[in-house]
Amino acid sequence: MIDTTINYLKDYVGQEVRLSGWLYNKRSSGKIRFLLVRDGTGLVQCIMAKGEVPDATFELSDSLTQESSLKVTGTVRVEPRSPGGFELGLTNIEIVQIAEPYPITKKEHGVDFLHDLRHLWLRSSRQYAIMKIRNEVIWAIREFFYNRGFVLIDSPILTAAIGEESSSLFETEYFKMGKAYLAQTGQLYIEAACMSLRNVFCFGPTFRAEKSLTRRHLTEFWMVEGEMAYCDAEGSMKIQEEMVSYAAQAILKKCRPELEKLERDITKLETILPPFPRVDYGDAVKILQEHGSSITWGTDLGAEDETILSNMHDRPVFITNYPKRAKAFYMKENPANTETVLCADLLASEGYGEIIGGSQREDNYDKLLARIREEKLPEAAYGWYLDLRKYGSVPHSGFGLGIERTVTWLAGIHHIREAIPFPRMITRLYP
RNA sequence: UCCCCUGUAGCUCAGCGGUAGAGCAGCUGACUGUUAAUCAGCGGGUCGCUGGUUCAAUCCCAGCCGGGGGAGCCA
Repeated sequence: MIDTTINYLKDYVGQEVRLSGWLYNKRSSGKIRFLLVRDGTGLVQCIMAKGEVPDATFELSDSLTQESSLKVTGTVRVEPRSPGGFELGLTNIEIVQIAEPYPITKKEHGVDFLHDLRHLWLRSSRQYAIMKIRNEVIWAIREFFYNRGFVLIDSPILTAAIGEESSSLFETEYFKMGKAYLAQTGQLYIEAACMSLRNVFCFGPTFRAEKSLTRRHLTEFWMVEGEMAYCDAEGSMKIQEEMVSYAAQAILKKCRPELEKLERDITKLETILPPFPRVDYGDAVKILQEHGSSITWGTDLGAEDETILSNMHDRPVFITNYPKRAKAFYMKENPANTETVLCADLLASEGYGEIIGGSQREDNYDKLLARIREEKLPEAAYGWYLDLRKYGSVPHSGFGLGIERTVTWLAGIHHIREAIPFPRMITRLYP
């Protein structure tokens, strides 16, 4: 008896093996039973005809409900009519547990219902495919950084009031020290670390209490941030385009079945290769106005603006050098145009919107302090951050990539909530 | 914070001022190659909540609660 898993069936054609898994679906036709079994590595059709197995075994199959856990023994054979190309001619069934009637059926369901059952929804083949793609995207990015000598720096989740915008912080009591806030970014911390280790990154959950109820927002999402000492804005963009391309090519190589399951247009992924086009913000505004957008110089791009620019290219596009007043205090002023900053947002292709925000950081003490005061930020909380500009300040740049937005785009799915195992949104805290 | 849509069987939905309907799922049966199998039969309901109009409200009106989509903002 060989115990194995579905992904290894190709090595056992003609042999008898035992699989352990769950019943995904069941069909019958007179004296024949088809059991569709999943085991976490794939899906296989198992078949049994009355008279070819003991009657007791045959009747056992009729007691199985959807998602019942079981072990099946049988002979592996090549069968094009079976999903995956192999099927198991059953000789025995061992029941682990008969499942209660399963709420998620083979028919359509609404999003509210599926969200309430997210713990079970994850078992469906579509969610399975998305989670596999997410996994490969994350590993590809970690591998990319590791191969280039970047050092992983884990930034704190609990912070004092520091980050982007005070209106969207989650707060909690912190002993006798007042309020603590869930991190919105690890950027300021890895800026400190890059002065020690040169090229660093952090990867962890971040929290935004924004009341954004759209298919592109989560209140808890995972972000990868890179920070590089002695690196300018252009150097940072080079790293970003290579990283994003590396992730796209990795899932092309490793997730073909999953992309097919999701009916992803593969040709749209194959063109994701460096270099990505760079469009200056000022030029973008002109282009958008020619296309009928009401955008004026000085404001951020709207969702429709992003789609227009994105659709003009077959790969992601950088929008560079935004107006200073539309961006965060820590971005370095552009010496060529002091109304703008040295920053770049990366818009994913196919209208999927922004996936990276990045910039060269302000490395001049006086200018940074002036910006903190201009924005009326709590100066005391930024004392240590200002220190970095006192002790061997150097030009440095960094960026943050939203994992779920990237997965949504690469997997070609519609809603960000499917790109994370247990989404946290304004209306979702359970399961 | 703003705009729009929505709430009826376990699920997806239809419906109407006169006490409720389909498909799927479930259960029972038929069928030896099914692919969301098919076919026949059966059971299944506080029509989101509260109030109002009315002889009569699931239906019309108001408020509340829940859900979805979009905008803004961001990753």
